[in-house]
Amino acid sequence: MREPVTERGMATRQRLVEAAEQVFGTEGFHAATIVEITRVAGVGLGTFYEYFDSKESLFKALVRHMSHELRRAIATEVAGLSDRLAQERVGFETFFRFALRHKNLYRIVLECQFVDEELYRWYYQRLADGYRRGLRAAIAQGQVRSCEVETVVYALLGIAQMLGMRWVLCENRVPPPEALEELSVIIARILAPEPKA
Amino acid sequence: MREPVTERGMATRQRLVEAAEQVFGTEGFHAATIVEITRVAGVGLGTFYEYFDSKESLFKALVRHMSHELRRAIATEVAGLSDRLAQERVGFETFFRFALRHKNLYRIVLECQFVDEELYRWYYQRLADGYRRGLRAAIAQGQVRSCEVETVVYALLGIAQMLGMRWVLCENRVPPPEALEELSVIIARILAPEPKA
Amino acid sequence: MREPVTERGMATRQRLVEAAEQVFGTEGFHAATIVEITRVAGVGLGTFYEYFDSKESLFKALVRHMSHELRRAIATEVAGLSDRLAQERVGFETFFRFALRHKNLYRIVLECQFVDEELYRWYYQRLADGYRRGLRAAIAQGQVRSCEVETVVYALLGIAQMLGMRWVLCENRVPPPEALEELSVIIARILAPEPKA
Amino acid sequence: MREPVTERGMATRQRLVEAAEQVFGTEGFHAATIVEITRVAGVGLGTFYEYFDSKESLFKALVRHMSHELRRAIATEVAGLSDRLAQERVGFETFFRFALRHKNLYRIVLECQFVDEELYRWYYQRLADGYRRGLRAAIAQGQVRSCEVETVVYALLGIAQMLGMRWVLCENRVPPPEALEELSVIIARILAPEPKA
DNA sequence: CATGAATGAGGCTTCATTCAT
DNA sequence: GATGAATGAAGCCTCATTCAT
Repeated sequence: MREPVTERGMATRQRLVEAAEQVFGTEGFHAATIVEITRVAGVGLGTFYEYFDSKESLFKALVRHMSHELRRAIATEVAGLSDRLAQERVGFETFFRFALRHKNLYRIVLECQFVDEELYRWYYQRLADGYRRGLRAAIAQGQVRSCEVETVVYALLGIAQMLGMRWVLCENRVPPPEALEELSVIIARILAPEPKA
Repeated sequence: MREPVTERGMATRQRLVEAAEQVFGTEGFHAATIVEITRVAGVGLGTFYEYFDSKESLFKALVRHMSHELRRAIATEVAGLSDRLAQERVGFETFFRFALRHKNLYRIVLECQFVDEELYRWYYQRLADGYRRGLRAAIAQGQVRSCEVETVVYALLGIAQMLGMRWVLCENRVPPPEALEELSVIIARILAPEPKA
Repeated sequence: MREPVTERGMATRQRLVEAAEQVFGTEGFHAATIVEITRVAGVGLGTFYEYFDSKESLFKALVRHMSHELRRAIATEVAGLSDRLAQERVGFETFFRFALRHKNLYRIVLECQFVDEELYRWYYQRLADGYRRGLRAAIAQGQVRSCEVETVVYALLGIAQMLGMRWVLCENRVPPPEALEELSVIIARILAPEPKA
Repeated sequence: MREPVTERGMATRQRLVEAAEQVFGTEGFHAATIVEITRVAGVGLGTFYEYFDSKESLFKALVRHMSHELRRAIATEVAGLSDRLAQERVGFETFFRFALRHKNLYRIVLECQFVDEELYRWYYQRLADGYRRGLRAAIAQGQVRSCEVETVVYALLGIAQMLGMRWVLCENRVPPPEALEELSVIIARILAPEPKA
């Protein structure tokens, strides 16, 4: 494996990453082949191994990349908002947009459970950790009702993932306005401090 | 492929099904091999093809079987309950127990998305259809608030799936009481007719 | 890898062993390919892996087999002789005949040094151990002069190996009578009890 | 391929030769890679092919180099001695020291049999030729008994090689004094003119 | 009914070598 | 002189599936 030093090397590597994203995303990890990836990237077979150790290592790298980018995207969008419910809504919507834009990467993340369980746990625990911290802070501030945080966190993640599957993966679009509307209600109901007071 | 007629044939077939459930569930579809399945079943390699067309066809059969059994289990448990929220709670709990008892089958269902997308959609649409119908009825009866059913259905399925992953697959247990407690609250908040009225 | 149970399986395995012996012996370990071996054996590629774990494992098995057979051949031939020098002469000649008959195996043993050093040491230490013991006994009996056994053992092994190379591998024959004659003299001179007394 | 003309070119070439000696010697011909050699030499990959035609050609060059140097070393050490047995003893010891100092080169020579049989024969025939000539002269002078020269020559080469393997390659040292002592005796016994007269 | 022997397409990976800069 | 990017032939190995017994 080589760490590219020239501009050309960097470009080739990038072409491979993009090709891999596409091929993994459409074919799935197992059906994807290195030959196909290099064909899509327009480089020779050997070139793949100049830049990556193996099919699996590239796959994992893509998942880690996705994790990083997604968290960054959400953090950026949520940054200025002080209202917790608004943050949630924006976070969900950012997630859907991100998943749609990087549909292939999103698929890869979902599949990684069946390629490397370790990696999958890492991904979800990382997401959950961030979420948990945010939620705790919001509860402390009184923006969110006091609750069993662990369950709420995974419930919200589950909603995001299933709606992402339902709309982004199946329908190839962001959830429609009425769904987002309802989602807002659901979030508010789950988190709002004054349950029925 | 042969449809078993003798008792012995039935038994052999069943041994293969159970072995496949175990092997697919622990190794995953791709890592699983026919040889391993037959070894676990304690039959000769050739015997597999006496009863099943292919590796994939058996896998699909398992998913369909799981779908059937799960729906039946929930239906049975929920049967006598008239309160919709109680039905939900019991349905979720039945699901967790079922997933734990048939952990391998549950894993198989999750993975089938990456083996045969068609099948996966079938599975979820079937689940969602039932759910949707039930929810509509409950809304009509005023047991559940009026809502955008599609979104609510998938949100609830997402919660079930993610909590199943969190507790059954990762911790190898049913969610603990406090989680179930919180889950009840979440369900009630999502569905309860008088939002904050 | 399969342990053959049927007669047919045994035969196939044997065909592969013989093909491997030939191909390894003529091409050398690295130049030899599995495809070539299976072609020579007249079986499909996959069949190789039904009977052997890998190219290397078969190679090693051949070396171990050769070690066993050679020692057995020499032991058999030397069995009835009481005169130590005669034993040596017969042992050498048996070795040359064995090497000629199993020329390919002999080559394989020589090459194994560069495939698996561990195995090579095992082979030579095993040979040397037997030799050493025999020599010690002969010295105790006064049939061989008192000497630094280690050095004498390896010197004799070296002579055998180099003459084997010179005549068997290069000339494809057992050393000619005059060489064997001279060899007897050399052995006698090295071992004879009355140095120059 | 380029014949270096500048000082810098000479130095680069030399660095490659030394790196190759090390890598071939420790990894063996087949396991050695050009990339590794250039890495050890601290030059770019392409540079290798500026100075050598191929992996094999460099390997062969090293063998030839070794042959030359070894013969020169022995000739130098033996030069002043008139006693043939002393010459032998010194020749053997020179060989062991040389093999130890150039252990990697020594390994390479042993391996070359499996890379290029032609070359190996050339090496041994060259060694044997010199030896044979020397021995004939010594016999003519009466310093060595009349014998079947061919056999004696290869026997002595065999002893040298096996003891080299035993001590230099395995123990990473020159044979210990007692071994050298015994070796002297063996040589004397093999060559001494008055066998038991 | 049962089975194990046989198969070969297909995938991953390595590495000597070329070549443009 | 020097280099690293690119290449693809070639090799090892797996495993779903077929089939004769």
